[in-house]
Amino acid sequence: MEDEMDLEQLCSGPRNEKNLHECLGGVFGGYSFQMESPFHSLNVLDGEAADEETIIDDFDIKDYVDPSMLGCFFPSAGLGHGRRGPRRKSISARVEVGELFGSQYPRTSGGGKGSRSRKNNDHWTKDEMIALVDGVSRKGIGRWSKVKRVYFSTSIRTPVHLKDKWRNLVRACKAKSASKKKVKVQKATEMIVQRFRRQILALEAMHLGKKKK
DNA sequence: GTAGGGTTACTT
DNA sequence: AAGTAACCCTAC
Repeated sequence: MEDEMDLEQLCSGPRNEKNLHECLGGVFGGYSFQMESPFHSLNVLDGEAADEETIIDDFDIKDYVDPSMLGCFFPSAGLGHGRRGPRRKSISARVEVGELFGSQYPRTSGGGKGSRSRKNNDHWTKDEMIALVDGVSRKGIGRWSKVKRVYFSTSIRTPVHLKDKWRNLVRACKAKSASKKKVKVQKATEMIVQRFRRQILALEAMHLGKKKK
């Protein structure tokens, strides 16, 4: 697929914003669905300007989620599924409920059945992931504390959690273009990957490009 | 504070 | 066995 070629180029190719947008143009050319609006402005990642909030004009995460909800997550103890890894329908009723109501409440397993010594065992909600993508788009990869402060101030998520989740998201995005997986990604992740894959990969590519300099 | 490898727990 | 996902550990 041309899609995969473009993604490869995206992952290894772009070294500056101009090139990146050229790559993105190619990627967009391969699509005729999904997002109406193309992309965050990426100059947020350009040099030290990343310290400042960047206004996103042509694309806004809030098209997808109520702005007042972003960065406002609360743990709800005792609701745990006590599991990690892919979750099956039979044991994930809570996910369905959460999605129905656009839940901002990650499910914890603290004290729940089957939980071990780990404090948090929450699977990320769709909205949390959206907030993460939004935060990283604005603050930049590696500014985990900043993202935490602004977007997850009341959440149980730590900067390390954000970093780990971003890593998982990037991996999921890359896996998406690889051949069929043995294990499917979880539903919420799948949705995020579908919607934000190009954006996540582009941010990652920019980050990698910067690191090499 | 962050990056990246490791561990644990789960599914196919 | 191999894959995903969340969290832990530790060097820098």
